[in-house]
Amino acid sequence: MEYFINKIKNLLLLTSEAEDFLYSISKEKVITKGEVLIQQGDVVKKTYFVTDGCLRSFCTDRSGKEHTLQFAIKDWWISDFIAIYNNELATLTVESIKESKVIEFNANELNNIYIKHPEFEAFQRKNLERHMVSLHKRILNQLQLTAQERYDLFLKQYPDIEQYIPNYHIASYLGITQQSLSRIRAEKNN
Amino acid sequence: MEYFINKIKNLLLLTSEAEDFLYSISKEKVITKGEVLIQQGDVVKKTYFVTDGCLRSFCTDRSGKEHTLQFAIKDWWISDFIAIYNNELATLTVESIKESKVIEFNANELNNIYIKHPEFEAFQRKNLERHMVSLHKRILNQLQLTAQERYDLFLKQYPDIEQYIPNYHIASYLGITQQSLSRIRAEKNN
DNA sequence: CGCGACGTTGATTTGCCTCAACGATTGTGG
DNA sequence: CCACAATCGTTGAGGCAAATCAACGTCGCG
Repeated sequence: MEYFINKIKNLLLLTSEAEDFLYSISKEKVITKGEVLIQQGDVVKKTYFVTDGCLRSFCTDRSGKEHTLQFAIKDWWISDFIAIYNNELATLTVESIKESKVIEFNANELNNIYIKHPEFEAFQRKNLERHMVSLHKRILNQLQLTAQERYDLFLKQYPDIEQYIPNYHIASYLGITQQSLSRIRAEKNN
Repeated sequence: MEYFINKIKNLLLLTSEAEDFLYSISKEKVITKGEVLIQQGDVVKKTYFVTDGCLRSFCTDRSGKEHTLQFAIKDWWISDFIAIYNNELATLTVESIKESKVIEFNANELNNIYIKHPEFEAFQRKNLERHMVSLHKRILNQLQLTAQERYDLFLKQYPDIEQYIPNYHIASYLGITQQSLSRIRAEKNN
């Protein structure tokens, strides 16, 4: 939590009331591998800020295949933002891929922080800008790169993620099957 | 411009200084069909808010194929946000698809508004949240839907866009070729 | 040990791409 | 006002990348 507070303080002046408020709506948690934080179909009450480890959000389609929307490592937020924004039930599941540390926020109360402590806006805007830009890049990559190229880029973006993420999760992020990714990897080792 | 100012005023109290500032960094423009507002390779100095018509942003890959990142209709911002955020040259081109009305903002000065007039933060945060959610949906659709389903959804999202957007632009947004889209359309009319 | 999780490999199918040719429509200049 | 080119959409034939279906190897663990 200190880490999170310091991140904010690097960007703006945080009153002690705002800091207290942040503490009051959050809770540090250590998450074991495989733990599910948000379950598809449930009401989404929480948003998570990752301080260590790695989580992912994914949806499951009719045929049971999983599609990974996001891997969240240190400094990224994760939740089902679609559900929160539209006030719907979760279409995504959020689970941890390895033992992780997160700060759990009550999503509604986090939404109130802007009214109570407007100085917080700048912090979230910068997170949103960063997030938006990474999504734009992802879409462009998906449109113009081959599966092979997307995989190479993925390894650059998440240099040591391979060691603890199963390949089929990477495949589901890249939009290909586990088997295709395996063949791409085999290709490279020749 | 009044339309834009009123949109803001619906969300927050706008001081007359802030309003003056907005006027000082912006310019209303009528854009003819085909006009290019941002050219790939150039420095990105402007951001646009669309009040009427339709623009699109796209990148051109090595083989010359175009890939549409965004269609911007009324109430949406459009620019090369990747370039602005990373302080790079434009990788995108922004052009109008039909005669449109936009408000052109100096991107740097728009960035200063948060310091000079922090009340503006909430407005932009909401735009960013909306934008982020639509990008999340787009990625999920791309991962789990067939080309056919993506096209159906596109028509629902942009009900009358078909009338003035050439099909090959829609195809380049959906991630398929013009010919494939044509076959999908033929399929439906049987 | 035996089971489950994960990755690989092979055979076949399929959705989409590529290349190519051909209408239909629109706009423009002679 | 017509001829012509340009733009856009369609259709066909063939090929390829990735999906599917299926089997099998390996590792770690209860």
